[in-house]
Amino acid sequence: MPRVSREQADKNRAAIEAASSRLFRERGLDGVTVADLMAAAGLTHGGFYGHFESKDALAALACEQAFDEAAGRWTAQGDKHGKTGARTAIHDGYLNATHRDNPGKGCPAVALAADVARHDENSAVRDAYVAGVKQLLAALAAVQDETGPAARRTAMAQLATMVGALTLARATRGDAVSGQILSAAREFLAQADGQPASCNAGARRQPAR
Amino acid sequence: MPRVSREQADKNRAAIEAASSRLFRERGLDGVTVADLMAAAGLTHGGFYGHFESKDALAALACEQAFDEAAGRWTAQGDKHGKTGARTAIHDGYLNATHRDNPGKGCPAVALAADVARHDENSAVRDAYVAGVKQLLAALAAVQDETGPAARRTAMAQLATMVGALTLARATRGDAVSGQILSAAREFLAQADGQPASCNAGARRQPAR
DNA sequence: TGTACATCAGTGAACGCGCGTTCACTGATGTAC
DNA sequence: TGTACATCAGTGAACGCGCGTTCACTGATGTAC
Repeated sequence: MPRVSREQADKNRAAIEAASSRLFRERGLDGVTVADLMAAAGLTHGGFYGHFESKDALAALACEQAFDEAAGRWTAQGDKHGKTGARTAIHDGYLNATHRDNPGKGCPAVALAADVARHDENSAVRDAYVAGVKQLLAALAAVQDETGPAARRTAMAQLATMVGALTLARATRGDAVSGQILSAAREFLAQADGQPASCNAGARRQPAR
Repeated sequence: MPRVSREQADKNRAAIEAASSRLFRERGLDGVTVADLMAAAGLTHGGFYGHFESKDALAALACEQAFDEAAGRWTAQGDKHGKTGARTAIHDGYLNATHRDNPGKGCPAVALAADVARHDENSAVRDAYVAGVKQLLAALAAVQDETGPAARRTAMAQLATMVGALTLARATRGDAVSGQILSAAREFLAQADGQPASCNAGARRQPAR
């Protein structure tokens, strides 16, 4: 029963995009086949190329959309709470078991990092990833107490901690250490949050106790 | 010209292991073929199964060896410098462009995280990975000023920041932000290093400026 | 509004390719006498 | 020490499988009259 209405075709395309956004993050770019994507949208694999130029082109699109969504959520936190409250909300919303266990709806910076790192430098997916990381950094810098380059540096450090903790937690899921890493990172960010250089500036070395 | 001496066969096996340790970290478990591994050791693919039960079994072995080596390096830093100096040496040796650009000789926790996160929970590679992360955490906890659970928590937070920064730096390589992330994480760890809770304990919120 | 026809979204077989693994084979190595 | 033979490390063709992509085809949709 081929040839559906133009309206239905648009819905189908949207369904493929939604499935790819989720599945690429869950299983990685190479862990999902074109047939998987189409089946998730209730279609068969042959029709894929009527909607997208290639699997890679869809991957770039899905990457872009996932980052837009993630960065938008962070920016919304800044509008709802104050800056300080937004930081806590962002850190805690990121560093928990729910996020760890649902990569399909989670941070694309973590889910796609390995795939992108191994792609050639001039790929559309990679461009979308780099642009996406910058979006996340901008959203995170916007809720810092500092401004300008200092805010940007703080945002980078916080994102690094969040990305690393989630990465390690996912790779060690099933072991007690997984949850402990998330907790430790949450605590670390909360502790570092109040005292940027002001508290103990210059004094890098400090004996035990 | 088959059938080499037992001694040469041992060297060949070691060469396959060395190649796998490097190539798996550079390209991921699925990015390397058995033929690639054997060619890197100067052999042809068919002989692989005389040395190893399967590609996955070698991956588990390579993972274990890579973590042993990495954790050993950290422990050696603790013996050479004091604890504080060792922390700086570990952080700075990790968060730089050389490490970013040489994944084959670098931290397996970063290089294999995505592969392991998507493996089924009861796989040998995953077991080796989880054990390896615990080794790294133990080595890092051993050079903290704190002891016991507090040292372990600090080690987790530091490892998270290092892993996240390197992951992001690799995925954004070629863009200016890549190096900036490494710098920001280095600065962040150095700053947090001297002031664990003692400086500003309990005061999580602090208004801008 | 009704009819005839062109369009084209989706189907599923097929193509070419590369993978992990197996296996019959080769011939130097190692051993028994 | 020298010889005959069994062993077995390594070879390369082959197997079965799954992938991304192509393509001839189908029949409901959309359009022209």
